[in-house]
Amino acid sequence: MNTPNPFSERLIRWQKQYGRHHLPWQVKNPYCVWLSEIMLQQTQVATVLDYYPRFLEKFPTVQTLAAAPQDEVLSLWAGLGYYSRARNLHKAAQQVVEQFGGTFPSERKDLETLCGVGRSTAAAICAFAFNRHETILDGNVKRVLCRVFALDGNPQDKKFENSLWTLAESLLPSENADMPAYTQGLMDLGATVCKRTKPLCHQCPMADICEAKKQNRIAELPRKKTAPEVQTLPLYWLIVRNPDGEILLEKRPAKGIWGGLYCVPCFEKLDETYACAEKLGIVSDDLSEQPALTHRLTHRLLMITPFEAQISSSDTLRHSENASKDNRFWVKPENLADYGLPKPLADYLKQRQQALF
DNA sequence: AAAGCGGGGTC
DNA sequence: GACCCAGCTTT
Repeated sequence: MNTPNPFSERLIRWQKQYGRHHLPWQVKNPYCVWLSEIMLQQTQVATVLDYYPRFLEKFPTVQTLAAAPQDEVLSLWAGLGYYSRARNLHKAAQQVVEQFGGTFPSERKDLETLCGVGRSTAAAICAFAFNRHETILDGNVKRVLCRVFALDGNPQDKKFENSLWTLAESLLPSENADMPAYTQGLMDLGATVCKRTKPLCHQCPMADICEAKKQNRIAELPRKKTAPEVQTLPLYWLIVRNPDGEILLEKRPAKGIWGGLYCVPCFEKLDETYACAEKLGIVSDDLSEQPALTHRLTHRLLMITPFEAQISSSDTLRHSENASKDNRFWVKPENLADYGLPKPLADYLKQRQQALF
C-alpha cells in the first residue's frame, strides 16, 4: 500500500473487518468509556467483562457514582485489584460533577486532571467518545510499535517511552471520524494478533511492512523488562468470632496493600498478633493456628498465617468495647458480601465457611 | 528514574 | 514459575 500512512490505513481497514465490535463499553457515552478504561488498566478484558455490567448497573451515571459512599464503590471493585483505581474513580466522579458540571470534558488535558486518568486513558476517552485526535500508548501499542518498527529500546527507559509517544502521534489517521476504529484497532491488533507469545503474523495487516518480521526478530521484541525482586512478607490474620457467630473486621488504611478494603485484624509480626488477641480476652492457648497460605502480588509474596479464636460470652461486652475503640466491628457472616474484602481473605472465609459458621 | 500497587491468564 | 495485561501515582 503506497499511501503516506500505510500503518493507519491498514489498521482501520483491518479493525473494521476483523476487530472486536461487541464489547459492552464500545459506546459513545464518555462515562462508560472512562469506567471501562479504568477497569482495563493492567487488567484483561475477560476479567473486566465480569465486573463492568455489575458496576454500571449500580452506578449508571457519573452523578450516582459521585454520590455513593466509598465503601459501596470498593465493594463492587473487590477482587479486581489495584484498589487505588476504585478510590480515584470515586474521586474523579466527584471532580466531574463539581468542576465540570457533571459533563465529561473532551480535552485530553482536562481529562488528565481527573484522579486516576493519565495520558493514555485520557487519549482513549478522547478518541472513543469524542473522535479526538489523540493517541493511546498502552502495553499492546508498545508491543505493536516495537515490532513493526523493530525498536529495541528498553521499555523502562523514559526517553524510549517518550520516543514511542512521538511515534504513536505521528501515526494517527488524518480523519477524526476514523479515531475510534483506529484506536480500537491498536488494542485489537495487540490483543488478538500481535500477541506477546506466538503472534499470528500470517493474519497481521502489517505483515509485509513489519521490520521485526523482516529481520526475524519477532520473538525478541519488545525487550523484556527486568523483573522486580519479590520479597516475602509474613502476615498474620486474627479471625475472631463472638458468641453470636459474628466475625471481627476493620477498615484498612487508605494507602498500601488492599488500601480501603475491609479485613480481619492483620499484622506483620507475631507479637502484635498476640497483643491484639490479648486485648480481646484471648490467651494464646485459645488461638487455633491454621495452615499458612501464600498469595502473590506483583512485588510481594505474602505468607499468611490465620489464627482462629472464639470469644467467650462472659467477656463479650468488655472486649467489644475494646474492639470498637480500635475501629473494629462485628459482622454477621451472611453480611460479609457487603464488604470489599481482599481476594485471599474472601477465598479463605469461603473455604472455612462450614468449620467457622 | 524508580517504587508501589492485585489479581488473573498464559505458556 | 516467568511474564504480562486497555497504567497511574507517589517518592
